[in-house]
Amino acid sequence: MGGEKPRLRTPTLKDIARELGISAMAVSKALNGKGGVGAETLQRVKETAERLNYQPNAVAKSLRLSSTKTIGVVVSDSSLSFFAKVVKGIEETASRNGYSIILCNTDQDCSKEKLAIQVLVNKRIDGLILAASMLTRKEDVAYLRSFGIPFVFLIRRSEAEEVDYVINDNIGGACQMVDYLVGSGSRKVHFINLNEEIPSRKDRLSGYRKALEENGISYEPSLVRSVKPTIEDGHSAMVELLDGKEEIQAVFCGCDVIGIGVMEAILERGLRIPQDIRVAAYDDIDFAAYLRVPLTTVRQPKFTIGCKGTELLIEKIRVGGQEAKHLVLQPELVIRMST
Amino acid sequence: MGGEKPRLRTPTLKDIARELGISAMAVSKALNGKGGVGAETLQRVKETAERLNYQPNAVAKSLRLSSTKTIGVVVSDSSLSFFAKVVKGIEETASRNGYSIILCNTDQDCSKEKLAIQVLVNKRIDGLILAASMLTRKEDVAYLRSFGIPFVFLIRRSEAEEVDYVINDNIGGACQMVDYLVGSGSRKVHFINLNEEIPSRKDRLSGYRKALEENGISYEPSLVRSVKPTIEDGHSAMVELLDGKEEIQAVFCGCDVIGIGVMEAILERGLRIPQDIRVAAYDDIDFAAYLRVPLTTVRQPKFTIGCKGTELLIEKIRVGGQEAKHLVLQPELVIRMST
DNA sequence: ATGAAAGCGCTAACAT
DNA sequence: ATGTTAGCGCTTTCAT
Repeated sequence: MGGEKPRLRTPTLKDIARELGISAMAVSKALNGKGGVGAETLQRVKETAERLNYQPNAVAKSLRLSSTKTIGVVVSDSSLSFFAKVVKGIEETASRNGYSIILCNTDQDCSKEKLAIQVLVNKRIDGLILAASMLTRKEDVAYLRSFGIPFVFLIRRSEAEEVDYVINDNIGGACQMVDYLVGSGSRKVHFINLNEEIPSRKDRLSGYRKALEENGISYEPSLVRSVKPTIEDGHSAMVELLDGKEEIQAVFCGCDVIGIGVMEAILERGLRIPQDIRVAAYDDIDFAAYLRVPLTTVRQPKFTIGCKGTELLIEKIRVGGQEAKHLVLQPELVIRMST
Repeated sequence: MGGEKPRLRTPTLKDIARELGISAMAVSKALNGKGGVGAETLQRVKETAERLNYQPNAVAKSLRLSSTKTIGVVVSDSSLSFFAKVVKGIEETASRNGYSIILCNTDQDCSKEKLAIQVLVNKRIDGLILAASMLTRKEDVAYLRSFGIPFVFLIRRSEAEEVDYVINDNIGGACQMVDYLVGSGSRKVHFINLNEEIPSRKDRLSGYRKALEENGISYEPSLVRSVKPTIEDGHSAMVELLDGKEEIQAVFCGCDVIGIGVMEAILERGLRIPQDIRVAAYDDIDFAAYLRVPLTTVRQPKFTIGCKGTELLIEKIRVGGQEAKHLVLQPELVIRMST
């Protein structure tokens, strides 16, 4: 596969066997504790393996057993605080169960994602985790299934019903937050939501509307807009809002990153948070408590989503084709100074 | 290797060959564009591969060619903003060069790190990246070498001279910052440094001392302390300082996370930053610009460290045994409101 | 308790 | 241009 530097050959089972004048098979059994090998042989094998610094070749093992004990993890951007936590949960759970993870970034690029999956499939991963995948449509699921490898969606769910996923309750989370905002005095809540690329936006909007409805407030589409989840876009959206003539009481942001931009824009105008405008967001990323104004937000169980998703996948790898499981974890309201 | 669910067999070269009544070898050549195969055959092979959804088995390829096109990445905690950026740089560079990465976390636990490396070696990674490794002593390097796999240190360098690494200039960065603090009016600079677990602390201390010296200020050990790089520890260290009778003009923190805790402690007392106390730190993590007080800090080129380290490793994998390279990247002073 | 044979899927080397 | 042989390192199966 292109290894240009021929390295010193690593000892194999055969080497140990030859050294001891026994068969490779006996060594294999001894080293794997399968039994069927005498106590004395076992002892000698172990000693020799140690002495030669024998390292079992997992590649050969994988080929033989068609299982690599490796999970593919495809994520949009592992360097974002949010996903970094999810990945940590995945890695920890995988490792605890004897699996390694191969990490790939897609940068929200569908063809990059397909390419990554291709590579992973070629490397014969035992299962695949898709965190905030772009392949959520029904036809994408057919594509994913074509590889015959179990997979689980995280954060974003697939449109196809029969697919496993672990997400947080976006409707519930948004609803709780808006309900809190309204209940604590802001009858008028602007919503700077995530943009079209991010499917969760729909559920968060539903939650927003649900909360309004429950509070007998009519939904006003003009209060809602959507932007990319960046500080800059949050900032400029808020600037626009501030430049308009509409009164602004409270702003609910589709994610914390947008919230940061929004707060900056407000503070730049010399307005106060929360006295003049209240700000709330979604995710509870690291440092949300230490921002310009500590941010009220909906905490997604990021690490737990990674853990649960991995457990689910490993179960699928081991047991195989049961029906699809859907885990919807409950987020938690975190009230800080910004409201 | 324990795959319990027998999956449908995936087509192999032989299947394609049988389908076309030719040899597996011909198919291999055709699919790999090695030439030595007729135009018509080539066409038919490609069609059939497509039709059968053939996925080359990289495991078999790896066994045959003893190269996995996979790099092991061992990092203390990939979920920390800082390391997440480094890992992104690694992943991006690796992927661009046709490598995948297996990611392992060590949580600063030496035995966990050794275990991770063991697994990676068994999986026959082509090279190893150690980001903030615990295995920096000379005897550790012997251990690492015993596997016969090229490796590169990132962030932290090894004590052994003949080992490749990519770091930032901790001495220079700290020196610049302290020089700036002194030059802009704070003759007395407290230093809340990183604790013993983190070797970079030494260089940052050297930089601190160097700057003082250059400014004709005598080094006062009582102004220096060290804490774990957490918000809590930064906070309590600062509380102690504030409770003391010593005058405090400026605090230089060993990293941004400590800086966050320090700022919290100062603000809790009703003191102002920077009017009453100036705060500076090291790293420039995400959101450092959006904290309670935008943080003046030394920007480490995190992403670039990942990229350069990976390029270096890949070069070693390809070319092999040249002499060790040491890359010391220049950090950048980022002046914000906290000073 | 131990071993021999076979084969996982692939390709380098050597025929034809 | 194409095919044959052999083997990467391992384990399952079936002998002994």
